[in-house]
Amino acid sequence: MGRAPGCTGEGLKKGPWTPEEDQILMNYIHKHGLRGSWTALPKQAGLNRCGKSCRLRWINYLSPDIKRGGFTDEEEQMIINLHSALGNRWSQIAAQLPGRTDNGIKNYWNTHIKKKLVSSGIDPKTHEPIAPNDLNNFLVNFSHSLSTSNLTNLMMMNSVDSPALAALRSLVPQPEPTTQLLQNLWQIINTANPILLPNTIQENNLLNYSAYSSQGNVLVNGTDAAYDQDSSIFQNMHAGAQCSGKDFGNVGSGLRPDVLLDDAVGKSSIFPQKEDMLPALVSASSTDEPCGVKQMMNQTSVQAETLPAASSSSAFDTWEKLLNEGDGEDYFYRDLINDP
DNA sequence: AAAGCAGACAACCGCATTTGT
DNA sequence: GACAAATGCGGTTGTCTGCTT
Repeated sequence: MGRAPGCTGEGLKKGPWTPEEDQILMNYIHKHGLRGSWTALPKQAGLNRCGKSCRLRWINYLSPDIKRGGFTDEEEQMIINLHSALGNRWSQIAAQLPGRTDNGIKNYWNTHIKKKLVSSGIDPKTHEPIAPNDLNNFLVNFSHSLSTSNLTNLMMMNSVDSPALAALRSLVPQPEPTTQLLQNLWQIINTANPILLPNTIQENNLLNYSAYSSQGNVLVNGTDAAYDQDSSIFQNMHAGAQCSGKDFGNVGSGLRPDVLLDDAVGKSSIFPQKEDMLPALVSASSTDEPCGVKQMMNQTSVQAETLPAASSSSAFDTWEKLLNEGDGEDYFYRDLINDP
């Protein structure tokens, strides 16, 4: 494909826009709309800028649709959830946040959220815990990750030597599946901050993912028939994390299996298929190789049909076991989850 | 008060994709 | 189908601002 002529024209102005230039651009667009080509716009408007620069200035700054000011907690949580599913597809993320630009979200991600996640022990690329084998870090980060939820109180009420924490400690060094379950729990909690969603936004399918991500409590509803199917999805996600592909970075974790990309319109669309479906919470391998969403979708659909219900021991079975075992009244996990 | 530093964000660059001929 | 132009996107850089020393 041919390359677009860059903003290399002789004498074209670069750098920050002046208020005068902004006014000229706004006046022109108000008068003529956005029907013409951006390439021709600066010449017609009398701006000594390249079309690309004008387009960027309008889209990212001058457009009246742009929402200014800081991001709300709800928006931030949305960005995190969307990023875990879509990776660095800022334009697709921006499409779900009315008034926000891809550039703005990208900047906010790099300057705020990234650091926040890291300080919470979450890898901003994979949305998975960092160094889960480090017990001290784990406990510190675990506690910190709860700071915005009601679970914090529970944690705080337990002294360092409480049976609950002792139970947690005793579990950490154990091999799979318990260690993985801890990672799962951690990740759930990190996406479990309650979100008060505006009604208008709640109607957006994509936000169902956000709300869905916050439903850590579904884990204890062991009677939900969805679990058996989900276990195969869970396994497929693991398998998905091991394959490679350029198309979808970072989708291996936290990805809701019903996320699809609509090629026809080049936008993401999400079709909620089961209310209490669980995402893949921890990738099976340490590989960073991403995997195509559609590939995983195919695997998921095939196996969901072919695998009999409860065909294998799933993460959810283990969860239930974990929650049911232990007779102490202050058993950590049960308290943690049943008393949010 | 001045220099140094870091955070925030606007803007640019280069590549990919889409569209028109 | 081939080519070129236009547009879109994501990564990176530049600049401004406020804070610290």
